[in-house]
Amino acid sequence: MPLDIQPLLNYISNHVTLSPQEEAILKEHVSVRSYLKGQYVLQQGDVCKTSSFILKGCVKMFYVDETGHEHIIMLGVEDWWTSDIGSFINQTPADFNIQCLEDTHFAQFHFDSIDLIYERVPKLERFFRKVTERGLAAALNRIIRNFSMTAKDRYLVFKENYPSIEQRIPQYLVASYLGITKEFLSKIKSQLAVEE
Amino acid sequence: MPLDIQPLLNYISNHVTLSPQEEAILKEHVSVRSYLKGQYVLQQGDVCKTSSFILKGCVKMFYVDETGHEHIIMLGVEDWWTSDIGSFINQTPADFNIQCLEDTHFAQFHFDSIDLIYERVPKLERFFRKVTERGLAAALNRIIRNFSMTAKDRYLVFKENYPSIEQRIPQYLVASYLGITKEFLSKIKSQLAVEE
DNA sequence: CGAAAATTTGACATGACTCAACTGGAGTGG
DNA sequence: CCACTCCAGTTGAGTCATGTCAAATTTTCG
Repeated sequence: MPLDIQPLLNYISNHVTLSPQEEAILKEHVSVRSYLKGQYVLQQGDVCKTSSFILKGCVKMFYVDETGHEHIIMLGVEDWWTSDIGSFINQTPADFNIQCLEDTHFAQFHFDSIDLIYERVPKLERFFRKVTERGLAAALNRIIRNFSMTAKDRYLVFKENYPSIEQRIPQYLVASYLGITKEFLSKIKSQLAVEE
Repeated sequence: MPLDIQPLLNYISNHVTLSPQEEAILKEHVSVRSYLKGQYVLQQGDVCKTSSFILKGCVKMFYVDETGHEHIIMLGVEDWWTSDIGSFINQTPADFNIQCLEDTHFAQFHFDSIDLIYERVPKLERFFRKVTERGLAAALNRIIRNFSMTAKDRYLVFKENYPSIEQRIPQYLVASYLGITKEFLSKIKSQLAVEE
């Protein structure tokens, strides 16, 4: 019994309404794929071939700099998209890695068939346009937060945006997402505890 | 003699090829508008009604935080798009201001007619999808640079990405774009001068 | 030329990092 | 059920990148 893509269909229906025929075409072109905890969906330097919707599980997208430090760009859980979009659209080597933090199931769109999907189901092109617009708005807000807020405040915002993710992933990943060291996050938390 | 939108048509033709009829529809729905240096295209708190392509001129998009400090999210020159995309797509109050740094001419798409444009010219929906995808990729790269690079290196990258813009805008705006103070940028520059 | 705006410089303050040591669970295997 | 290890998290001392503030200097432009 294969995992079904119902969560993806629900998600799509928030943005566009597909006819049964369109849904059938969609299903032809989406593949469900599972990865184990620790597995890489994408490695820096490889070309990103898929745009992946997370049906179940949790991933990190991160960049490793010249000094070997990891920087988390995105943490993804259920109903999030993950791909190195720059690598995907240009089919150039990826800047980022994507790795599973839990056993994770994806619904994947492949670069080789994505233009065909857009041709056959223009509503899906609309859907991806909207998803990308939201992603861009979120990224700009993140840039602003990094510029205008202290690490402590960014942590508080993070807890609102990702409620309960702290129970799923280790703290040093949260620190990396916030752009700070694990030691400093630890100090922030102990300071917040005192303030209670 | 109104300004014409040829730069926009050229830009669009890099992504999609419009028929003469499609181009005619486009022209019906685009309005050209000019602003003087210093004028606001959008103010924080207002709803962003337009997505604007810069035909000629230069703008800054910025956020003013609670302490009154300006943070520049984007500097736009010819052939760039500018809008508070979050405000535009949801028609909610804008987080950002957009202000002209020179007398500036725009080709503007209005929220009220954008869906109609997408219906009548699906190629333009494709065009905006692609533009947004590129914008998202650029925003993610900026996030990474802010995390992994020192201010000095970000400045060097900036000079590559925006060649010649330093002749058009004051240095304190560059500093704000880089997320540092004008004083610190000044120190970086004098240090770079010594290294020669 | 003169005034306002932009830039530079210096002294000092601070948020955040580094490194190293330590604590405390969660396996694992005997 | 204990001993061992491993990994995440904590804590502290010292350091560095960058910020703040104030004064001096240069540039721009009416």
